[in-house]
Amino acid sequence: MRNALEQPLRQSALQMPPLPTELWHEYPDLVLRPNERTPYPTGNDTARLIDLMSGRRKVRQGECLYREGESFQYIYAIHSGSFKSTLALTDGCEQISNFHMMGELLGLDGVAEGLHASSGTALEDSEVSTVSYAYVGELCAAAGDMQSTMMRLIGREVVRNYSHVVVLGSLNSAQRLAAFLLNQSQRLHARGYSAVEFHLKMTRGEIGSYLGMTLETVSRTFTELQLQRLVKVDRRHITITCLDGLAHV
Amino acid sequence: MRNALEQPLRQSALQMPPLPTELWHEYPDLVLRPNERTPYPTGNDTARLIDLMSGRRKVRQGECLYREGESFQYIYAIHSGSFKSTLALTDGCEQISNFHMMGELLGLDGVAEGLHASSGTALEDSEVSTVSYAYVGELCAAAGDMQSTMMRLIGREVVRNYSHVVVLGSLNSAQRLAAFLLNQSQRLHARGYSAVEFHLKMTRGEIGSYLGMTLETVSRTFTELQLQRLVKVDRRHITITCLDGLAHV
DNA sequence: CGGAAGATTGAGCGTAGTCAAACCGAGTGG
DNA sequence: CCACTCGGTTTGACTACGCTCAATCTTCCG
Repeated sequence: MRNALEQPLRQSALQMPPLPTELWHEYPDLVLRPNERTPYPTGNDTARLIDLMSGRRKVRQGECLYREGESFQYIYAIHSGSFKSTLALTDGCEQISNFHMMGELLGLDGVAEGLHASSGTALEDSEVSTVSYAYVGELCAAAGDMQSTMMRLIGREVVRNYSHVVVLGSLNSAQRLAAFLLNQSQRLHARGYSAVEFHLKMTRGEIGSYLGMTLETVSRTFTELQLQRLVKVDRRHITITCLDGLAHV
Repeated sequence: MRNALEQPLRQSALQMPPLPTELWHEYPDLVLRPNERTPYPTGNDTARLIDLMSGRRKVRQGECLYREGESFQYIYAIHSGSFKSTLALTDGCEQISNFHMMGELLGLDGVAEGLHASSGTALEDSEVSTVSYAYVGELCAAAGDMQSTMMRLIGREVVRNYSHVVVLGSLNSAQRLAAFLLNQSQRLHARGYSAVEFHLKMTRGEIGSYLGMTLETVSRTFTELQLQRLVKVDRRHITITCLDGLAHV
């Protein structure tokens, strides 16, 4: 049971060359939204992007895919594992701006200036595909719908950040942690994992940096939510016992 | 002197139909970055976008250009005045996610889902140009560099939000307000206004919402910065007396 | 002149930060 | 096999920053 949680459900895809139909599942971000005409436009630009992603790469825990300020060359599609996006602060600390899991893209923050605005670091041993942004640019310049897909992908980053701003700007510590857990739950559920039982890949300190609070407060808030019978917490293993209650903190 | 501050320096542009070279000044966001080959590619897609912007529109203070959840039809280029982007909270309050001033674009948050993720409201009587996103999409689909410009514009929103996350996640109230003032200063300076003396268009409450603190704390922090001789504050009229000191709060 | 909206200031309180100690599990080496 | 270290986590005591509630003041505008 617990083993199943820590293994991707569609791990079979990892053993064979990526096929479009599989990638639709692995990378919901990459393809058209369900309410659009063609659920997956085989043989077109999107398929060519996917072809490009054959350059698999393993990344060890703590390894950096790219650093803040480096020139922007690649987009990374996460096959397995998870990552954090960090911004260096003047005092030497780091601010975590985002967490990314399998099926999500990494590195889009470089589109604006041609330089990465953040660093991308693996939270665990992971596997990614590198996509040359120069080639993506060529595909976009050519006729086709690739450009609208890319714009939507980047636009989605904007929307994601908006909700993070709401969390940081208007919620107290319990609400922040609840929002974080619900967000994790929802994203894992969308990828076929359990929505109520999962394993966090980040430390208390990293959660705190992301949520704008100290690691001690994160820890205290976890036990507080546990006392309210909303979650069970065993180190990084989380069991949500009352989704509704968590949403109404 | 003070009159000059409240009037756009290049106001002449408002009286005549927009010409590309003028718009390069008015909308630094819209065009290519200076280090690129062609500083301004006349007669190409970008020029066609600018032609589209002939649909001027006056917006009264407090008027809404678009509301959260509405379908995304237009991008707005701000000619004069200023705006706020707000997100509705469950408790009926609003969270301000961004302020926008003349020469900036408004409404790009709708690219992701075809729905606006925020509401855009005028902070003062303003003037905007509406740009049909459908037509922008056509231009992007056609061959040309329009798509890369648009992707950069959207990507810039991502980067802007990153620094806001840093402010909300890791700074105390004095640092937040200092960062806010320096940001205003820098953006106004980039548009030809004074970097050290300007007039805020938003209330203390709106600043507080944007910075994740209460209006009382904003007010107290203003007087605190004033006691430290870093700024002179007269209601909404700000004079920065020590830019360096403000940056090192 | 009076009302309304915004801004300032004060007093008291509470949430979350700081500093510190103890705990726990995993890995390492004697 | 046990002792040891080390990174991560939990818990406690104390503090302080910023919030809440409330009163006052200013400016604007009908």
